[in-house]
Amino acid sequence: MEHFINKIKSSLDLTSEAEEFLYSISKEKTISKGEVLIRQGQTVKKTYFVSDGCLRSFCTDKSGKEHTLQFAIKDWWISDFIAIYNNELAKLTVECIKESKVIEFNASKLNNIYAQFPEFEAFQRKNLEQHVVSLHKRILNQLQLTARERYDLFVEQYKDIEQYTPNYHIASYLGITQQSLSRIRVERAKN
Amino acid sequence: MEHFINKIKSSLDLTSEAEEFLYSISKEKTISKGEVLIRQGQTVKKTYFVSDGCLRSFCTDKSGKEHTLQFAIKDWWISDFIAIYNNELAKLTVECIKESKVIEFNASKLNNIYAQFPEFEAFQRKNLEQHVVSLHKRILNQLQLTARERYDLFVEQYKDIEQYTPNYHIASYLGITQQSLSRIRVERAKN
DNA sequence: TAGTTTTCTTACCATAGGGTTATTTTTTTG
DNA sequence: CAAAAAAATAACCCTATGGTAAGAAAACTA
Repeated sequence: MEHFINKIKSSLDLTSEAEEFLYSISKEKTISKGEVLIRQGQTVKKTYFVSDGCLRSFCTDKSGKEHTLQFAIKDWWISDFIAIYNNELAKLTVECIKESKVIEFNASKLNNIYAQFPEFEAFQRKNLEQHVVSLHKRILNQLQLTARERYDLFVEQYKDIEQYTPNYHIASYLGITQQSLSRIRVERAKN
Repeated sequence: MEHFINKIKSSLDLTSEAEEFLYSISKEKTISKGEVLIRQGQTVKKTYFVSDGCLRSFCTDKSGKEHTLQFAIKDWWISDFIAIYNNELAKLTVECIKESKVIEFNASKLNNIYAQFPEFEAFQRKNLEQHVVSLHKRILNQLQLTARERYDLFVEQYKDIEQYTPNYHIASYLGITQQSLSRIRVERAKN
């Protein structure tokens, strides 16, 4: 939690009231591999900040195939933002990939922070701007890169994530099958 | 311009000072088909609000192929947000698809609006939240839908855009070739 | 450590979509 | 309205990726 508070302090003047408020709407948790924090079809009441470890969000299509929207590592937020921002039921599942430490926030109380502590507005606006940037980049990559190129980029961006994430999760993030990824890895090892 | 101002007034209390500020940093323009508002490689100084018509943003890869990131119709914003939010040179080109009316904003002056008129913070935060939602949905669609399904959705979402947009632009948005889209259209006409 | 389960690889064939080029249709322009 | 340009379709074959299934390797678990 201190790490989280320090991160915030590095971008804004955190009053002790605001700090107290953050504590009052959150809870530190240790999550073990395989635990599900948000389940498709249910109401989304929480947002998570990852202090350590790794989680992922994915949707499951009619045929049962999973499609990974996001991997969240240290210092990232994860939840079903489609559901939260539109007040809908979860279309995504959020699952823990390796033992992780998270800070669990009550999403609707967190949403009140802006009214009570307006200094969080600019902070969040900038976060969202960066989120938009990374999503734009991801879409452009999906449009113009081959599966191989996307995988190369992925490895670069997420470094050691491969060590604890099954390949089929990575494949489902890249938009290919496990078998295709396996082929790509073989090719890649040759060069 | 009045339409734009009214849209803002519907979500926040616009003081006359703020309204004046908006006028002072913007200019209404009529853009004709083919005109380029932002060019890949150049500094991005403007953001555009589309009052009427249609524009698109795209990137051009090494082989010269174009990939459409966004179509902007009435009431949407368009620019190279990757460049603006990260203070980089444009990786995108913004081009006018049919005669359009836009409001051109000086991007850096627009960015000062939050400091001068904090009531715009929450407004913009909500805009960005919705932007994130639509990007999340687009990525999930790209991961789980076939080209045919993505095209069906596109037609539904953009209705009459087909009447004035060449198919190869739509194809480049969907992540397929013009020829594939043509095939899909033939298939679709049969059913 | 043996047994079980999960994950990864391989091989097969199938298919969606790509690349090239030619032809037709539509749109634009003089 | 004719000519030119742009866009759409079609036909060809090609390739990347998918689906299925089986076996190998790795990771758990008792």
